[in-house]
Amino acid sequence: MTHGALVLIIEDELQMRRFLRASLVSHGFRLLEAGDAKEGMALATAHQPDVILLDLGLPDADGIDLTRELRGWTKTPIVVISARGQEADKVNALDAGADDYLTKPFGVNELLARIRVALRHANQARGTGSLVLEFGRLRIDLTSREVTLEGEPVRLTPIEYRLLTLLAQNAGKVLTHRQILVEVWGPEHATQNHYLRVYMAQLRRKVERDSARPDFLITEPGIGYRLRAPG
Amino acid sequence: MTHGALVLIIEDELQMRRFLRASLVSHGFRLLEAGDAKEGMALATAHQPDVILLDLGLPDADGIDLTRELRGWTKTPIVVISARGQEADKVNALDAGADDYLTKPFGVNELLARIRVALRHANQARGTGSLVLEFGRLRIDLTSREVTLEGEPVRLTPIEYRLLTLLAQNAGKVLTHRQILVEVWGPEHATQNHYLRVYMAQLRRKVERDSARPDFLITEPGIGYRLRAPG
DNA sequence: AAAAACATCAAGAAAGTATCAAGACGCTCC
DNA sequence: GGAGCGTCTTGATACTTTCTTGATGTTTTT
Repeated sequence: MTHGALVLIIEDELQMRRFLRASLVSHGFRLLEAGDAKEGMALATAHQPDVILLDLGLPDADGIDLTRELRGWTKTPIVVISARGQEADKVNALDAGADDYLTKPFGVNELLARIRVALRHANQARGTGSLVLEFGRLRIDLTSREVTLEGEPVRLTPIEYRLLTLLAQNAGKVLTHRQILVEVWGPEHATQNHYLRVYMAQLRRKVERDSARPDFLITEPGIGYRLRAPG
Repeated sequence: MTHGALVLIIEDELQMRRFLRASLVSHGFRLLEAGDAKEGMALATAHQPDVILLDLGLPDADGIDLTRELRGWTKTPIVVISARGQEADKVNALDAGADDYLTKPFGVNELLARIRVALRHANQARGTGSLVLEFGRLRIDLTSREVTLEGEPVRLTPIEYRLLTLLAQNAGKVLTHRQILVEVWGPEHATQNHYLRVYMAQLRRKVERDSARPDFLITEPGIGYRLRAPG
């Protein structure tokens, strides 16, 4: 049951993360790691993990809110890990949509067993929720992984899709070349700016009316790119 | 959703039973009570409760065995309650098929929250809605396990059927290769993409007009497949 | 005006996909 | 217990799509 399942860890404490990583990898899980809520959300949408391990004490956001946000569009099991053992915390997390709640400290075996339970549940039914990002005539449905332009489906390759969703999830904000490259191609390609140019051109050709005067995919010369929400 | 849900309590200690009874009834649950495993099994089969609350320390049988026995024929969520807080006990119970494990003493509110989670899962498992799925000229009757194409019956092998229903129950959404493999072939084949290709080709031959330009079974290169609802 | 950064095109390489078919396997029926 | 049948697994091969890379022209910055 644990064969190669993809687990997303959202945890800021380095020590805890090392512990989780060691435990999970040695039992055949594949891993995604995020140090804060924002990164966690991005990884969840980009990779659709099989389980999410969420620490409630994150630096940039409340874990309960993140739970609710995730539940808005996915039913991926969420196992909460927390130092807070108060009953009220547990109730809040569980009612927000978490599937289990583990109080630190806990044993590896219990954690693994509870992850197995979560995976069992996940196999029963996928969610019907949906999270849709809309920018004028451009529409991105993250659950069905469908992009439409004025209702017409747009066919995107995996890289194009990741690039677009990354920008869309940070709509309005400028992302540096480096940030984008690391997110989409991985840290080992952090300086291959040419990739980015090629794919940005492709995306524009598919998504923009006139790629020389783009509506959405804005170049910030010397910095990076940003997706502009038209008003 | 918790309103009037039927909870089966399997617990021998009278005091604990009173406590559970009071807590649950006052929150609108309906109750079934059993004092031992035998009685519990009988009530479970007779009334099909929505959740089972099971104490591991029963006089006439091991709660873990009872869990396994129940899991043989029902997916009703089982929340284990136990005085034993050892990690090994938890792991055994969870792997035997329990959905949650609470160590005494615990608070009412946490218990209620965990029951709500269990009910949430039960409702999901109960199916994605209707028992007949229709997509243009393709019709899948989940109760009779019958697939028809413009009224004509289509003969599908077990795997083909499982594959088609999985996609149909998630119509519109992209399912990754891994997700499909895990659910159709089991987690140990999660990387055997070739299986998937072979069976997708077979399915298309049986269900599509022109398998080179499929109406329903859409390939998402690099990601997985999706069943598209025409219209 | 020169340099740097950016956009675009297109072709070869790599990765992923479709299909056929033969052998293995398990089942039923005789 | 074996023959026959349908299904599953596996390998070979052709095909399609995507990725990578270099060349070339354009825009922006200095």
